[in-house]
Order: sequence, then structure tokens, then C-alpha cells
Amino acid sequence: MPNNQFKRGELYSFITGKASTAIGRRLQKNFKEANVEITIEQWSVLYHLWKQDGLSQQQLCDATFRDKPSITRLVDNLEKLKLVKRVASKDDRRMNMIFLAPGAVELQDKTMELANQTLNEALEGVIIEHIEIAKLVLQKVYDNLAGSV
Amino acid sequence: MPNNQFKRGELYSFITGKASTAIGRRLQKNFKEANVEITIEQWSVLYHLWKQDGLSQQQLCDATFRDKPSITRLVDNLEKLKLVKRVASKDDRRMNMIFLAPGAVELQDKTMELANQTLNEALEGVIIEHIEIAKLVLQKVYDNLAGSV
DNA sequence: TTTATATAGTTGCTTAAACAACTATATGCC
DNA sequence: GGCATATAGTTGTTTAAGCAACTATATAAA
Repeated sequence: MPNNQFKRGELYSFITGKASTAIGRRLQKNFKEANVEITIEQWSVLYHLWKQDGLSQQQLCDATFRDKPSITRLVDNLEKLKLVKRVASKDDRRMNMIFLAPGAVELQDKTMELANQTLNEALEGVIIEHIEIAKLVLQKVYDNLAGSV
Repeated sequence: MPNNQFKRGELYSFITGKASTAIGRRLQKNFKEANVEITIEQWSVLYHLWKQDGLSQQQLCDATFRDKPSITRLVDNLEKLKLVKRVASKDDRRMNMIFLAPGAVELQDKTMELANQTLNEALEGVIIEHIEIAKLVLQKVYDNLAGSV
């Protein structure tokens, strides 16, 4: 692979993820305007629990691409907000299973709608074929790097 | 624009910027292995100063897509590391012009090479046409959202 | 000129990321 | 059983993000 595949001037925008930062901020803003009082990081944890409740913290690490201390503290904060509960596993006493609390169940439809709406704002005017290609590229980047980071 | 352009299951990976997170982590790791003792956030500020020295903090905000407090503190830390210097503008006494210090000049070639190398690792196996499309999509997303966030 | 408004930057506060070091439990091997 | 090692999670520390509130200077309007 050639070493100068990128001209210097192009480096920054590709590395720093301005686009995903912008989507995150907009989603946070849309949450706030809808009086949803959670952070997008907390939402990302709930998102995976809505898909499957009762995940362990390690499974949440893998799903959200965060390290263990980050998940410990996100779960701490979600517990304080009474949105999830830690339940010690009976099979393996090292593990906590994280379960949705009633308040979080209520948030699901509202925040999913806001997330869809945010993506539509973000991708206004982008043709669907290009979205698909962008997703493939980002997934490939992730796969290329995730293993050994 | 249809409201269900995205299936729920696809939402998360597109929103959270796992790919750019992964690139950032890898770049940080590559810095560390090369004994470059700066954060990628600090590097992103230096990157713009290498392109043009003597930017104001506000210009750095715009260039790096950060708010003013973030730049204040990044410049604080870069000053502590003796990599930049604040110089009060004579034309407009509200402004600080940020100038590279000798230590930062030395970092440029080394870190630019590491950034290029990191991108090559990230994009291994991705065809260049798809990279171009992905860049266009991300730029469009940024443009769609940056104005009013 | 003085008054309102906009701009540049700082400080305080809360949340989160990343890394190292740690505890506790489980598993594999002798 | 007893020991080494792996796994799950926590705690401490530093850096940064994002928001609100603030100071200081500049600009525009009356």
C-alpha cells in the first residue's frame, strides 16, 4: 500500500470524526429539546439493552466499543438515574447482569424516534447508495483497527 | 425524506463514530510507541498551526470543531508543554494569537508520518473510490449539521 | 458620547475517555 | 488440593467535551 495515499491537507478531516461528533451533538440537542435528560453515551448503553436486556458489563464493553472502567461509570450513572439495575449473576459471581428499569423502557420509543430523525437531518441530500458505501468503509476501518487496539 | 430510511438495527453503528474513535486510539497508540508524548487532541491543534501559524483561538475553534472553553484548555496544556505560545494581538486586544514553539516544529514531520501510517492501517483493503465517497458523505453530514449546532 | 450589542477568551461544573493498578472469582494444570 | 493464569469489574488519576456564566474589548446605533 502506497505510503502517500493521502495528501497532508486531507488528513485531519478524515481522522478526527467531525461528522460523528456533529451527529452526536445534534442528537444530544434533540434529546434536550424533547426533555430527554440523558447523555448520548448513556443512550448508547440503553440502546444495546433495548436490543437485548440483561447484558453483562463486558458485553456492553464489546457492544459500545468502550473499556471496562468507562462502562462501570456509565452503569453507575444510569443506576443513579434509576434507568438500569445491576444484578449479580448466580452462575458467575464475577459478573453483573444489567437490566433495564421501568423508566428506561419508557424512553425507548421516544429516543429511537429522535435518533432516526437526527440521522435524517444528518444525511439530508445524500443518496442511499453513498450512505451504504460510507457505512461499509467505516465498518472496514473499524474491523481493521478494532482487533489490536 | 422518508422517516424510516434507517432500520433500527443499523442506527447505532452509524451514529457513534466507532471508526473515528478507533482511528484516534490507534494514532494515540502509534504516538506512544514512537515516544511522542502528546494527546491526539493536542496534535489536532498543532496540525492546524503547522498549516498556518499564529491563528487566534477562535480560528482554532472553527478549524478543530471545538468550543471556546475546549480550545482555551488545550492551549493551556500545550503552553505547559512549551509547544505553543499565546501572544496578545496588538490590533485587537481581545485576541490571542497562538504561535508554535520550537519543540512543536520538531514534532511535525514525525507525527505527520505517523498519521499517514495510521490512516493506511485503517484503510487497508478499501478501494480509493470508496474512500472518496465516504469522505464526501462525512463532509456532507458535517455541513448539514455544523451550521446550527 | 453613551448605550446596546457582538466578539474573544476564561472559569466552574458535570460527564466521559483512557490508562494503570487493583480486588475478586473462575478455570486449567500439576 | 494448590498454584498459575485468565476474566469481570472497580478505583484513582489525567485529559478532554460541553454547557452556562462570566470578564474584557470592540463595534454599531442613538
